[in-house]
Amino acid sequence: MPMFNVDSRSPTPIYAQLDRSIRAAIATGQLEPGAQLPTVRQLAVDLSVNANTVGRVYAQLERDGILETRRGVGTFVRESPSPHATLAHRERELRALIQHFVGDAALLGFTLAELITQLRNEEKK
Amino acid sequence: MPMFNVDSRSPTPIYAQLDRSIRAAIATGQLEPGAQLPTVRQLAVDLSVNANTVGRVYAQLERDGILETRRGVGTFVRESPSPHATLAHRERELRALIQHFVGDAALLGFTLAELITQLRNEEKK
DNA sequence: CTGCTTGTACTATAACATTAGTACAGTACG
DNA sequence: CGTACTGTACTAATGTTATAGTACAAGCAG
Repeated sequence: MPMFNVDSRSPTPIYAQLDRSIRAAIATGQLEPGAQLPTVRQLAVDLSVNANTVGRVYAQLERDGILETRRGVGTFVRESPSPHATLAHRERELRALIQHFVGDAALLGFTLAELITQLRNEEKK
Repeated sequence: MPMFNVDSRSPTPIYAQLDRSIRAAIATGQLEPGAQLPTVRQLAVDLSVNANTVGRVYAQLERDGILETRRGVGTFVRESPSPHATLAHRERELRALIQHFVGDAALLGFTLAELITQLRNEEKK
């Protein structure tokens, strides 16, 4: 059972799915700071995708300060996550995130109050 | 405020976002059977998207039996109710939505409690 | 050093997504 | 009838995504 999950049939590009998957694994603690990720070639085999695609995701995540790569050694989770983000930048991102979230949920017919209730539920896990 | 929501910056193709958006609107009853959708040209203008892209989505949804198009008249929601409109399906979608939201926000260093606070702010607008 | 692993870079190719523009076909209405 | 609307069908051009294959660069162990 691979740690990450991508679906080649999804209209969302593989690189975007993998990027999100890795970020989520770190955010949820499945991947702790310092932990080593699979090698680009190994993960490519596991997910049945091209090694270039995996490599580009790793490279992008390093540019974003999420991962740290050491040639000949491997790719690891950075100790200090998101060191680049100022408070203003983070709040702008959060605002966009909320906009998207509320909009999508509204399309499913859920009100803001229901979202808050559901999030409170999540809080207790 | 347009009925559908697409984001040209998202890695997910526009046609896929629009497809999902229309299906959701039907599933939640925002678009009832028999209701007319915007014309391909009008919706293209509203969403700042090419008319071909809209037209292809309509055509695909007709092939799937979701919509019915009449040349020179317009595009309408089919009378046959969608089987995806169940409560269980919507809640599964919401759960996935929340997972993404919380994960992304966690990467920005925001806790669940902060998210709830921010959403409450949104509620007062 | 050699040999093996790692990430990285590059080519080339194919498929897909999106756009602009134009044109055609069916329907409604005066 | 003519006109204005509808969806549909093309072309051409551009950018993105994913693939295979090859090669190079950096670290580590023997």
